[in-house]
Amino acid sequence: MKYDFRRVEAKWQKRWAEEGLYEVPDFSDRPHYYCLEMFPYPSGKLHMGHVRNYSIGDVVARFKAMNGFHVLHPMGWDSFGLPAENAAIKHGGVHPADWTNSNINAMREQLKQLGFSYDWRREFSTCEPDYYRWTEWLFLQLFHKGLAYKKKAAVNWCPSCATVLANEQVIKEGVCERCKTVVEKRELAQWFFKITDYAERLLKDLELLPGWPEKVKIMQENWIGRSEGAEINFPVAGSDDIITVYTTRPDTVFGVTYMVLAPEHPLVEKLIAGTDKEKEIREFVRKVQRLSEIARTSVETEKEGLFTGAYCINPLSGEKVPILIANYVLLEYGTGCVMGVPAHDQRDFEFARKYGYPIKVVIHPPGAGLDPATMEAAYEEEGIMVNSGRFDGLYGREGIRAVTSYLEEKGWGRSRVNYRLRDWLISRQRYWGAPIPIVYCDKCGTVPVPEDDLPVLLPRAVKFKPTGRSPLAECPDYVNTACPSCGGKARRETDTMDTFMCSSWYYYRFTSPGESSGPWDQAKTDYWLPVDQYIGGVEHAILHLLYSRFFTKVLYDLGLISNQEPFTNLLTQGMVLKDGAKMSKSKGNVVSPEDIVAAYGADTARLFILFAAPPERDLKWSDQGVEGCYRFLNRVWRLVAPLADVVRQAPTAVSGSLAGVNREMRRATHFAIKKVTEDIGSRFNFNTAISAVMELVNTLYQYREVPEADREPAVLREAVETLIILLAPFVPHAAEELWEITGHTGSVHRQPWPSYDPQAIVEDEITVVVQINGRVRDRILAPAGVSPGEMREMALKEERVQKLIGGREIVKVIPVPGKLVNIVVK
RNA sequence: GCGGGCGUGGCGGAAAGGCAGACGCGCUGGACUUAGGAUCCAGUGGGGAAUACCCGUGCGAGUUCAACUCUCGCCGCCCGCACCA
Repeated sequence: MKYDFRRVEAKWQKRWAEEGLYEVPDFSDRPHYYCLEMFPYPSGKLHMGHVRNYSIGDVVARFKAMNGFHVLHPMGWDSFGLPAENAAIKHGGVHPADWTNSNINAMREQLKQLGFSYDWRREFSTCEPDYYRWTEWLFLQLFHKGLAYKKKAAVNWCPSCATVLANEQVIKEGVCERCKTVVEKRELAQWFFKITDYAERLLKDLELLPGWPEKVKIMQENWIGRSEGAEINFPVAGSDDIITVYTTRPDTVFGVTYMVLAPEHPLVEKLIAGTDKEKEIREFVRKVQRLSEIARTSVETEKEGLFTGAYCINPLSGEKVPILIANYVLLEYGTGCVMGVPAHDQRDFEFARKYGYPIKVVIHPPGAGLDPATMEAAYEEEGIMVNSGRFDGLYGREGIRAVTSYLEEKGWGRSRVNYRLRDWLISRQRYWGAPIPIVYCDKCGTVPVPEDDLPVLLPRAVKFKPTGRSPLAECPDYVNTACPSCGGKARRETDTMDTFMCSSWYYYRFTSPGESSGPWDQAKTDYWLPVDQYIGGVEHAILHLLYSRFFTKVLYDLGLISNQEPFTNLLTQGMVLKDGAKMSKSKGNVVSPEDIVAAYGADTARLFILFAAPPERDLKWSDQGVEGCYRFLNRVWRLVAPLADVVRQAPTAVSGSLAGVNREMRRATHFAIKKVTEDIGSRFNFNTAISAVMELVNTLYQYREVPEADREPAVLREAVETLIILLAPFVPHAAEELWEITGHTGSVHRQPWPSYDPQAIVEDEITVVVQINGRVRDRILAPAGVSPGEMREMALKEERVQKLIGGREIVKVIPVPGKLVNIVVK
């Protein structure tokens, strides 16, 4: 009798759906638990990364449910996005909506075949008007709060995707996060969200997230990039202009020997206009701007600067300081200029040496001096202020504070906290996204679409060409509209929203997916949120997770939700590798989940993926490993199926005291409960949980060989039932079938999780290891409750130990209760 | 350069200062069999005839009765950030 996974998996998937086994009521008296995995973009088919992500989530959801929690475990589709539109361009004819929906249908089918415990009634897709209506609505809330604004700025432009990108979507070496094309800068008017207003809270509230991996928190911290310092005003000599510089080292201000502006700095034009430097400087600015973002910001790029001919005045020292421009100064950071302090900044030091600017020492290391002539590197540590007039003698932070308050007193500057974080650019020059609900009227200006007029529907008939202009702009019926304010002729905004906006609030929608009077029912979000366990790839450490945190804080401030953070616990799963590399079409090392499910079944696929590595680590795919898991399931089947009748007829309670093999069997059963419960419940170590179940199976195989007369039926029954229940979160179909054939009615997934009997796992006898000088030399059997003193006695008495010690002097004996005795001899 | 992670048999991985290698894969042998690429049982870090003994968790020091585990210094691989003023 072979385990027929095709029949069994289909049978239970059908029955679960019919019985609504995974449908979750909105409320319950039981403690609630929201288990969520990052919903997928419907790219076509599931890949192994999805299977891993969702298998992990399913174990957690099922385990929590069996432990008495009321578990929300939903699934949906992050369905706006470029690939749909690119497919339309490439294959002609196919509309993004149709392409997307057919992908969703295929992937939903795959998810169902994998047997995940989703409440499918809550499914939604972000490209449906019912959903994006509320994405638009949320945009309006941000707009009304002054958190959405349009401005002209030098923005990241991906020539391949033919759209702008947010800073977070430009990754290492300055390439597009999606297509890895080198990103360019373009001067465009774009919509932004003021995420910078929330920089401090986004940083500080990371402390509220002990359940997040340290790594992710550090990445967010670095991205936000908080620094403390001061702004200092340097008046331009012979003019009313002022150069405001940001520095983290106001204590070095007396050491400034030049000032550098970013080439794009607005003051540059003014400084050079009509001077003999004009031509030379313009040439230089053009040269710098021609450089790509990568070359521009690479450490390797040679630092180049040019004197503008103008000077400014150091307000503290009164010194006249030359103003230059240089390629390494970024307009976007701080105030777009840098004060050059060669003695105390390595970069400035090298720059000054190259161009011959003086090096002026204003900080001395404690107990030592510095000589500019012989210095080989800048002194960047803290130290004692010198050559700094009234501030001489102040040390480190003290000096910084003194200089800053003096500046404030004189009105020459102020203390300032600076962030690396930039505002979130959300407009995209593409079609397949949520429309930005804004109308431009010649008379009334920028007018938000009234909430009652939402959703602004995406028109279906549109030409898709990656021209760099928004496709909606070519669609007169869409563009031309009446001004909501004056009724006159007006034009709609034709850019759409970044899809990260859709995924920044979807986890609220799952609580009330059909809600039509608002984005969600607040009673339900108050009940379920925050998400107790969120699971997904680390590639979203900054992007999605930072945006979602930002949204949550805005929504909280708007009084729309009651939680300050969206995700209490975060699990970032590792990648699925094959042949030492991430699975990818270009590498040709892709294993298709469909093929695995067809050949071995969903349970085997899930079991392998959970068994092969702990969830946070990368997983190395192994066809033989899959084979092994398949064999294990068959081994379980061959064990349990023939015992089904025995189990069925056995008494449910173990009566009387047990001895010998029966006691051993029961111990193995309860030990497995303990191990699996701890491994899933507190560590997410599914691999070791599964190995514990395998050990229980191995013990059962031995127990099966015991003559029937010597076996205790109740012990066998308990062992088999426990085995099935422990398997249920990992291999839900097989467990359900085994549960049924062993005579149970009702789903195994509705069974309470077993607890172990501490008495049952107590050993009668333990093996005590005897070490001599830390090396294992003997093992002795001792009664379970043996005291350290008795252990010591027993070990020393042992003949073999005596012999090995010989005549040597015993220095020390260390008994470790229940484990070992270490005898130290000389 | 800065920050984080990892380094254990032929392979995936166990071991939360206390018997290194659980569990699985692979391999070897046996049983069953017309057959076995199924199944069951046993063995399996290296050296060694050995249940003796020695060696062994990237390398080198240290702490400890005891170190894969803690500390310090290197080496290698991976990830993130990087002219941030």
